[in-house]
Formats: sequence, C-alpha cells, structure tokens
Amino acid sequence: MRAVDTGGYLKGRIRREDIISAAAGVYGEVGYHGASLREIAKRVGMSHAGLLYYFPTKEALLAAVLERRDAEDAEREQLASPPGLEVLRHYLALASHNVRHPGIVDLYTRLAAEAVAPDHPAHEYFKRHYDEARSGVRDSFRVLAESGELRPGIDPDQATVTFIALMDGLQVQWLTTPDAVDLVASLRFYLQSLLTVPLD
Amino acid sequence: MRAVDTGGYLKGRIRREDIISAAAGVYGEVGYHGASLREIAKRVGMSHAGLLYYFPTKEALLAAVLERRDAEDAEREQLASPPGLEVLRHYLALASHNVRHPGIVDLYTRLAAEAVAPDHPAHEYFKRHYDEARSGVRDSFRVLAESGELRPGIDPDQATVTFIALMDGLQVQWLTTPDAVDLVASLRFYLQSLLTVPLD
DNA sequence: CCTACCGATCGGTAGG
DNA sequence: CCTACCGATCGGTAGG
Repeated sequence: MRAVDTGGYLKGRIRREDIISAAAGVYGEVGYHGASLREIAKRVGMSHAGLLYYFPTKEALLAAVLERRDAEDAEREQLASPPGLEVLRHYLALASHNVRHPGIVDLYTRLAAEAVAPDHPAHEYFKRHYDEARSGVRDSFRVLAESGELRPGIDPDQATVTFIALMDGLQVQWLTTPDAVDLVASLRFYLQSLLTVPLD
Repeated sequence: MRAVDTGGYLKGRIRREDIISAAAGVYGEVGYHGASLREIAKRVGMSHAGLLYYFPTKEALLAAVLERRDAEDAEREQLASPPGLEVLRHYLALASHNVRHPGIVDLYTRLAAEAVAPDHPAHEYFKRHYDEARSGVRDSFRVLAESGELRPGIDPDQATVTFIALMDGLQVQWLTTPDAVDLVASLRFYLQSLLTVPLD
C-alpha cells in the first residue's frame, strides 16, 4: 500500500500547484492588490481559509507564483544558447509563445506596473528580473558588435535597454489594442534594424 | 459686491482642481482600484463624503482626471508642429519633461496597465489614446520616409508602433530601476537609429 | 461641506 | 481542509 500511502503528500503538492495557477490567472486579470484570496480559492474549489492552510498569507502566495515563474525560466535557460544571434531569436520565440498565451502577458504586465512602487512585495523581484534580463541581452549585443553583425555606430548597451523596454511596451499596447499591434513582427522589425545580417 | 459674490463658484472650481490633483497623485502611487476616496479626500483636507459632493462617484473622479490630462495635451497640441522631425523632437522634450515629473509617469504607467482589462473604466480612454498617438507619429514617419530622412527599408508603420511601445516600456523600466535607465538618451538613440539625418 | 451610518468585502485567526 | 468569526476598510447615502 506504499503507493497509496504517499498520496497525501502528492495530493498536497498538486493542490498547491492548482492554487498557484489560479492565483496567476487572477493576478493577470486584476493585479496582485486587486486579487482576493476568496476569488482565487473559489476557482480551485475551496474556502479562502482553506487556501490559507496551504499558503499562510497573501504575500506567501505571491512569492510562490513568482518562484514558479523563475523555475520555468530556469528550465528554459537549460537549453539556452551562448551569447549571440541565437539568444535574440530565442526572445522572438518567447514572444510568439506569449501571443498564444495572453494570460502570461497579462500577469507579467499587471505585476510589473504595480511593482514599480518600492513597497510592493514584488518590487525586488522585478528589479532583479530587469538586471538579469539586461545582462543577458547585453552579452549578446556585445558579441554581435565584435563580430560585425551589429550595425556600426550602434551602442550595445543602448540596444539592450531599448530592446527590453520594447518588449514591455509592446505587450501593454497589444493587450489594449490587439488588432493594431503585431507583437512578433514589431520585435523582429526592431532587431533586424539593428543588425547587418538577416535574422532568419 | 459682485466680485465677492462670484467667489462661491470660484472656490468650488479651485476645490475641484485640488481634488483632481490629489487623485492623480494617489492613482500614480497605488493605481485607480487601489486608491480610496478617503485617502484622496484626506490629502485635500476634507472627508470622503465631502469629496463625493464634488464628484458623485469614484468613476466620475477618474473621468475628471483623464479629462484634465486630455485638456493639457490639447493645450500642448496648440503649439504642435506639422508632421516631420519636429514632432519627434517634441516627444523627446516631453520625455525630458516627464523625467523631472515622475508623478506623471507613475500615473500614466499605473493606469495604462490596469486599463488593459476591457471592463476597466479607463479602457476606452487608453484605446483612444493609443489610436491617436499612433496616427500622429505615423504621419511624421511617412513624411520623413518621403523626404529620405528615414533610413531606406524602414517601414513607417512599424517605426510608429515600436516608437510608442518603447516610450511605455522605458517608463516602467525606469521607474523600477532608475539608475540603469537613461530615458531620454534611450529614446534619442532609437530615433537616431531610424534616421539618415542628425536629430539635433 | 460634515457626521453618522449602511452593506459589502477584505486578510487573517480560532477551533475543530 | 471547513465554519464562524474578527477588526479594518471600502464606496456610497441620509440628513442636515
């Protein structure tokens, strides 16, 4: 009966994952502050007090959502390329994945905007997120600059900040006016305008 | 006693302006949904019920904030240039003004992110805002394309969407990690990379 | 404009 | 995991 006896722990882990997924959905719709534990709990079929059995506070649940996002990022990082063109293509692929999963875009956009407030519980998370994103992209643009694949006169550091800003800004504009924005095409257009070689 | 008798109306108008300013500040800090009428009222020195004497609902106050923003935009539009380089320089000047007034950036960033939700009371406002911004910038890029001031191969429509997205994304990134982002320099860098002539 | 109040909702706790 | 409850806060109304 071993297989059955471990069921308690397994069920708990599954339950936690369900709660995290539901929370991510609600955060995307109404932000973190706008999300109530009662709404999240309802979506997973329990009372809000039951949810607090798994996550002791509202902030602990947010931390779990962000941790899972990091874990998923790290998983993708496993198959990450060395700095260069491939990294930029990887961002294009990510954007194209996101367009098919608007919930992810909603979650990220809503939380990033809320978290500009220094006392927001996700503020440090997004600071770190931006630092890491910049350093990864910067390495790639520098490699491209040295190999002559970056257009002459283009500063790799400026290319980095603007590229990341472009992704963020396109997401807001796309969510607001989806018919007027082709997220992937715009990103491709920008990258191509910086390069001397074809992206694909 | 005529001059004194009109005082009642004048004081009311000033009071309304004070409330709108306080509301804009709170929206920038905690968003529209996170803002309470009591906090806004406290900043202008009255009770929240008193505030509701001037603005009958929470949404009416938001509408007034957005209306004043439009009025300020229209005022600036008065001295607007015909489509072309001057319009882009005008956006640079606006960005440089915003950097010295972070509250404006906060307000815009917070509301824009909240308003991606179709049922947000500012959703239609931001849809219109994006439509108008795109059509103004697009005209300028098209003029520049015809005069050869836009780099060959650059699609004016793509330049438009990405330019506006860049402004939005830079604002979020700048608010989160101010030391790592030079908002005006990044904007200038991008515009210059699209042009065949020096911006300044 | 204020005080006083309403019903609704919030995160969290007690006690099983 | 639940029911039942707590104190706090919300937008809005009544009645001056």
